[in-house]
Amino acid sequence: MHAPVPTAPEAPCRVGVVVEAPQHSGLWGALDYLHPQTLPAGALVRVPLGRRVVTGVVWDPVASQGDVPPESLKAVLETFEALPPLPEAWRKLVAFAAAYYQRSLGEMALMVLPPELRQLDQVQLARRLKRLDKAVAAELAAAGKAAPDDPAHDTADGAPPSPPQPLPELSAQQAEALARLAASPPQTSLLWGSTGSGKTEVYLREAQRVLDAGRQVLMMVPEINLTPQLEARVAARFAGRRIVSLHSGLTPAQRLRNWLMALRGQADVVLGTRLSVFTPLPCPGLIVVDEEHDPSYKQQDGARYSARDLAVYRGRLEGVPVLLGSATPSLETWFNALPASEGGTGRYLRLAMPERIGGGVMPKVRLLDMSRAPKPGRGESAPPLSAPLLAAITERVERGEQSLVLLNRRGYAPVLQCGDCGWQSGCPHCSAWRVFHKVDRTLRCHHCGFTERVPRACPDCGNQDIQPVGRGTERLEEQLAEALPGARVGRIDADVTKHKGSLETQLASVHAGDVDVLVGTQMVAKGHDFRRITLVAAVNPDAALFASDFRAAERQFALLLQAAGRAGRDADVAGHSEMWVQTWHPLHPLYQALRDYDYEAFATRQLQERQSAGLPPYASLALLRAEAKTQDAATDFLRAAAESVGHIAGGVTLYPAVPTPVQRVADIERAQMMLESPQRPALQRLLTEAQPIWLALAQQHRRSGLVRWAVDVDPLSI
DNA sequence: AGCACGCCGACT
DNA sequence: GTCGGCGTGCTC
Repeated sequence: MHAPVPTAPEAPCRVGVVVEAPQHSGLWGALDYLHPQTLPAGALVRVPLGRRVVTGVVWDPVASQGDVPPESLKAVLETFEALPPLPEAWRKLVAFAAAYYQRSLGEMALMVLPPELRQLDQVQLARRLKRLDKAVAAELAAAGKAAPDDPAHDTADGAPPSPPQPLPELSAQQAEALARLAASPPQTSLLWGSTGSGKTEVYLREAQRVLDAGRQVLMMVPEINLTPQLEARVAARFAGRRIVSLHSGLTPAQRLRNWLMALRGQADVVLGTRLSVFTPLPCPGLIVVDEEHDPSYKQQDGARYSARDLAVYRGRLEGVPVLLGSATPSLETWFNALPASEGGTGRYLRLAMPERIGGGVMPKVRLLDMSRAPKPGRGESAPPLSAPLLAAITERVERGEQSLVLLNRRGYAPVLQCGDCGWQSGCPHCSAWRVFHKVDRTLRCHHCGFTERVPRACPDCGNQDIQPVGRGTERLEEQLAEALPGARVGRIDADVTKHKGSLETQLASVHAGDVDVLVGTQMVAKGHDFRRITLVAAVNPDAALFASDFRAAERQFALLLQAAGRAGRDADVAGHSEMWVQTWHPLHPLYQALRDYDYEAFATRQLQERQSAGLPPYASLALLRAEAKTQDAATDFLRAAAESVGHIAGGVTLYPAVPTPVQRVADIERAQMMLESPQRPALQRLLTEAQPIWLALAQQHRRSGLVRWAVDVDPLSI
């Protein structure tokens, strides 16, 4: 081995480039390439990788002398001169996310770039940029013509101030929240405001302040469905500012365009779903995470990152305030917003806005004790809704008001059953029932998608009498239409909205008053503003009380409270708005807290339970998941994995490997092992050290049927 | 992950 | 004789 020769001026430099190479490829960090000149960190390049040419990001402008000899290095093929390098903060965020969520740097970095960008070469990208600049210039010219004495500036030295417009008057609590934000240094704040308390107005005022200072705003919402309505509101407020959205619903070209505008400082506001947390911004000034408790912020496949947690990290990294908004904060956030004197960490500023603006009150909660409802007679099936609830809805229909009935289960019935031999509509590929969908007479597996026509007779015994068991939204819609003659019953769930534009159509007909009773899954509880709804009913919410998932109660409370918030948003109907809960356990603390709209009581109790059970936020969790051809192969790998790190597991508890809640999906068996530690760093250290060990181990177990394995850090459910 | 190479069955 | 099945292995 000879000593490295000092780099002569004409000698090519060695640059470290990260490329898309997944974790299990064994390539963790940057690969070395040669290039005549030094390249700035964050520059995009095209490099050869095996037989392919791929896009990569320069990570080490001057790579350290690695173990690969210079003569076997390949050269960088192309650089993207026209594109500014990705900012340092972006690289730090990606590096943190990769390390924290146990993925390779390359996978993380490339995964969060617009897919289209990875396809283009230098020439194609230059063409896109030129077209984009032309479009932006044309827009500015048009704006300049429209407002001649408001000449357009470059965003870099402060964009034109938004035209003055009458702003909505602030409520006292909004004013106070803003005052406290103004008085504190950039940090993470929890804006804890009930539905209708005007959280969005606080976001907008903060955004205004930041935009006026010539900085950019990143606003996140949990679901694509919610972007259009927020985008409309933001656009209306900030006329003259450029607002772009970033989510997976855009066409590849749109997504690239919007991302480029963000990176080049041409966009003032970026509005997006979880993936937008990685948007490179040259001068960010504010990050908003709306409905921060929403589970959609956690990516559920591939790199399982939490966009909310990364937003908090990013805020600290960039010295930018982060606003987490929710009426029902996640317990993690609540714990961090709770002062140390009350048992929390006091890391976040807590801004409370308990009152609805405009004098709106939350609907009165009525807990309907099902154990006291009359039992159906022999041979009769239970009515779709208990008599008093049905009467309350009928009353609304007669008054021309709307009702919302929540049932968190789509389809007609969750399972079909043969009355004779007991056959049930199981999925042949999964350990789950296939759901009966009456609309198209199919049995569908909601896990693997396997779909068949409903059989005419029992496939086992030929009996003609096969019956739906249980009830989903389709059936509830049908039953309600029967029970409420003359009422117009509509439905919104994932089956209705999978056709593009049908959610909008359905929402519009609700707003127009063409629907009296709306049946829906949780998706209707989120964010949509219904003006004329005066009754919300949860038909079957008890399942969550006894779920094995430790977050089930928290999610259910958030969902019911959010659903309640759909009713009575207009002050003139708020007075007689009601939230009905059909339950067998009216005394359950969850419902008691809901009745009083007492999130704090609910959270306090939940925190106590979490503390005594050693669960988040008092402990850190990770799951090691395995997928294999047989359950034995999956558990064998997990056991071996536990054993292989036994010597370094100090401070971390490894629990026995168990089958996942749905054990088999698409003929693949799945198992998982929980890792827990009261000290997050201890868990992180173990996972990082385990990674290469498990990689080698998985290689061995492939022969015995292991198909895939992955680590899920901070899993939502166990 | 791609995308090779590599060694065994039914087709122009 | 080839097309192609997916097992195994590599990518600076």
